[in-house]
Formats: sequence, C-alpha cells, structure tokens
Amino acid sequence: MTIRIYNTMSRSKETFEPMSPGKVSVYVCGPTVYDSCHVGHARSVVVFDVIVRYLRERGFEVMYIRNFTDVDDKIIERANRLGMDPMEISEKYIQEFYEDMDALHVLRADHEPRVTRYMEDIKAFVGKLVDSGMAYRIDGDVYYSVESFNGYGKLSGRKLEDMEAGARVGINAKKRNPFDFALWKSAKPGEPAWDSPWGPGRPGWHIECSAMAWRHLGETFDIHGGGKDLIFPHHENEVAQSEGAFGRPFARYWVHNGFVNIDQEKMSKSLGNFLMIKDVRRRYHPETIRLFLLSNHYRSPVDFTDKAMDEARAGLDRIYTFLERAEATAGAPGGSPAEPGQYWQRFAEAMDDDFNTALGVGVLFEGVRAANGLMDGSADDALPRIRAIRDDILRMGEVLGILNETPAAYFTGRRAGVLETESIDAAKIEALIKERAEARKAKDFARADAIRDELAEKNIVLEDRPDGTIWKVGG
RNA sequence: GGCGGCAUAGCCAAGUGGUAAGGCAGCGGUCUGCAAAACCGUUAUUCACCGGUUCAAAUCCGGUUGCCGCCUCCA
Repeated sequence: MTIRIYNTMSRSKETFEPMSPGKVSVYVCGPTVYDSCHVGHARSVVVFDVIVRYLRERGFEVMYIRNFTDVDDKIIERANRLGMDPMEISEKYIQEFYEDMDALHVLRADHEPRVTRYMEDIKAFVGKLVDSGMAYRIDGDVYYSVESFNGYGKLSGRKLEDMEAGARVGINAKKRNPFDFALWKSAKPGEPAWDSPWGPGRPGWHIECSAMAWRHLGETFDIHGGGKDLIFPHHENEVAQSEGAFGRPFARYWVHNGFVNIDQEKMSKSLGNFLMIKDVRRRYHPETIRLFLLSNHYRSPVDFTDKAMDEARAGLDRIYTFLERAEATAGAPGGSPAEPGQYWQRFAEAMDDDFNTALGVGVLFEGVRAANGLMDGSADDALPRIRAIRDDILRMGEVLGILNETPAAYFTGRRAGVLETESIDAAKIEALIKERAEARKAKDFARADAIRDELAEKNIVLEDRPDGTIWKVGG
C-alpha cells in the first residue's frame, strides 16, 4: 500500500515517498497568538493531527513541528490597545491554544517553536539572503526581492507579470517591486525589538517559518501544511526565501486544508461571526467537534451549522452506544491486539488516498452496523467477530482522535450536561424510573407512559433493557 | 481584471472511465405492553445544464449557468 497526497505545488495527487525511507518530516504553520482560536484553527490543527497520527500508525517515524508566531503587528497592536506587554498577550493565547487543543485531544507536536526564541536563526537566514543579493536594505528594513527568485509564483500558480497588472499602488514606493516583502522590520518606538546587523527590529511575517523549519528539519523536508489562505503570500514567500537561500527544494509535499464556514458564510471580522473553540466546547463534546470536522474531506470547505453538529453528535452517540453494547456482550476491549480486520483495511485504504477521513468515517459506521447485526443475530462465531470489528473501530478512533473515553464515561458526561441544563437531578430521574417500573408491573401503562413523556420533555430518553431501564440524553 | 475550486437523493457527504459508500431525516418490517436502542428492507435508472470522446462517463474534453475562495491580516 502506498499513500497518495494531493500536492498544492503540482496540483495533483502524488505517491508519497519520504526523503528518508520510514521517516517523515512535517512542518505546519501554527497560529499567530493575538486572539482566541476559532473553529477554523481547530480544523487545521485537527486535520494535521490526524495526518500525523495516521503516518505514525502506518509505521513512519514522524518529526512534527508546529510553530507559534508570537511577535507580529497584530499582537503589538492588541497589546498597545490593552496597555499590556506583547509577550503577555502571546503567552496568554498560547495557553488558551493549549487549553482548546488539549480538550480536542490534539497531540503535541515534537517541537513547537516560538519566533521570539529563534532570533539568531532568523537573523542568520536574513543575513544569507542579504549576502547573496536576494535581499536589500531600505533604512532599517530588509526586503526580499521577488524578482531575484525565478520560481516566484510557482506554488500559488501566479506569474509576477500578471500580478503586477492588478497590483495596488505600493505603500512603500521605495520597494523595487510591489511584491517585495519584509524580512526584517525596523522597530518603531515602544515596539519589541532585537538587535541586528540592520539595526533594532523584528522579523517580517514569513521569515520565521523558513528559519524554524530550517533549524528543525533542514533545508528540505517532506510535508508542509497549513490553511489554504496561506498559499499566497505566506507559503509562496517561504518558498522564495528558503529555495533562494539554499538553492534546493523546500517542502516536497504541500498540504492545505479548506475553510470552515459558519452558516455558509466565511468567518470574518466584518461579519463578526468568528466562532471560538472555547464557545463551541461549551455546547458540544470535543469528539463531536472532531467527528464533524473529519466528516468532510480536508480540502473541501465545511459548513458549521447547528444541524451539522447535531448530526455529528448523533453519530458519535451511535458509535458509543455500540461500544457500550459490545462491552456488555463481548467484554471490555484489551488483551492481545487483534490482527487488523477488513474494516481497518478499508479505512486504511481511504486514508492512503489523500487522507480521506470522510470515506474512512463511512467505513467506521459500516463496521458499527455489521457488529450490531452480529449482536442481534445468533451466529456461533459472533463473539470473536464482534471483538475483531470493535478492535478495528477503536483503531480507527485512535487515528481520528475520537473514542478516547469509555462508553460509561461518555454517557455519564452526556447525562451531566442535561442535568445541568434541565435543572433536574439524577435521583429524581431514578425515582421516576422506579415509579414507572411499578406502574408497568401493575399494567398501569397510562401512568408509565406519562412518566416517560414527562422525561422526554427534558430531552431524557428511556430505554427498557432486559436488565432494567436506563436513561440517556436525546438528540 | 488575474488565478483556482465546487455543483451527487429531503439534508450532510464519499466516489476522477466500468455501471451511485456512509451519516441524519422519512417510510415499511422484526423486537417491545407501547416505545427507545438495534437490525432488515426501502428512499438518486441517476450525479447543475448542453454538446463531444469512448464498447462504457458522475468521473475525460468543450461550452453554459450558479455558488465560493485567493489575489489584503487571516486556519
């Protein structure tokens, strides 16, 4: 089996062959930490989390780098507005990032470099470009000359000539080309600054990723990821910087995830419809968010709606309901790890084809249905087959970053939510269930059904099982 | 203006040459006092529209319409 990846650079799916057999180096652009993370950040981070998890599952040794951009115009602006130190701002939002992403079961990257801790590498990088004549100084600023790099535009599929036609009037008329971009920005009074051969200042937006990728992964590495919006200018400029500096290919596979829309609208400042992860977490289980995000192919846009989230929750309930029943029927999972079964194989085939999690989720549900069918039936070999399918499903769950809880814990959590919103306590519910059981025993079904209806109004659903009645939270 | 993407059942969504996965919702059935959960069956002779290539197209090519993204900070 080989993995195929859609490479933005070639605009086609390519067979994935890492530079060093068995090893994969990955760099993903992390957030600029000037505000809370929104669901768009969640998608990008979750998508690459799953890609890295899958590569490891497939036996690759992965070196995964995800940066924090912790010095930037927006951070400074916000700090000034709040009368805070920029470093306080970035630190605050880095901690928030971890709170959100830990909740979403996102694994830490192997290195999570912060720009402010890599100033020597950045300055060395800028120095290389200045020395080679690809960058030039204007007062205390250093600019990259896009015309000095003849591949400029190859990632985003643009030609410098075409862009020049529609280019806006450059604000800085001193730039040789309107598309030249800052490698080093001279410090204005009150701004954070580092000494450099070009005077005190700070890095431009794009240089940090080139420098930190270089530091951790070398001149060439395997996979570079980020949101689609980063293709131009951010990633295009990274290519120009890194390939300009080393004369070697930069990233071998460019992977870009699509956007998250909110009710079919792009999240934007003007619409004021940024949906923060911390707010969504209050309403939905973290795995519901992951399942929702992964139910679409990573390159397609995905529309965040209450309906879509409710469906994801229904799906997650379905999987945990199966796991709960399987545990009762076939015992708790564990013991000797089974050989991967047919469902895992099909899941892996889906993932091999450009990380098609949407197709993979479909396979997962097919497994649930098949195993439920076995539990309904009476085949002699049902138990081992159920266990085999469950093992496959749990393995898929590990790649997707879901099914981290035991079914009991999951449903306890679901119940806790409704107890809070409906202001009813578990003892009261249990008392009603007991009363209903007595009514049923006395054949007083009118009373029994009235109790059930009363609870249903509070989104509490009863299930009469052979060993007694349990309650769950509805959709 | 330049570059790129998308249009598949009521809704969401896979499927890039071989005859339409999966989820949600709906309907019929099994089970149940009745339900719920689960399972079985059913729900697109058809993949925006028009033309072309092919033995064969949702899948390739050309055109039309509609929606969207990037080109400016942005996951």
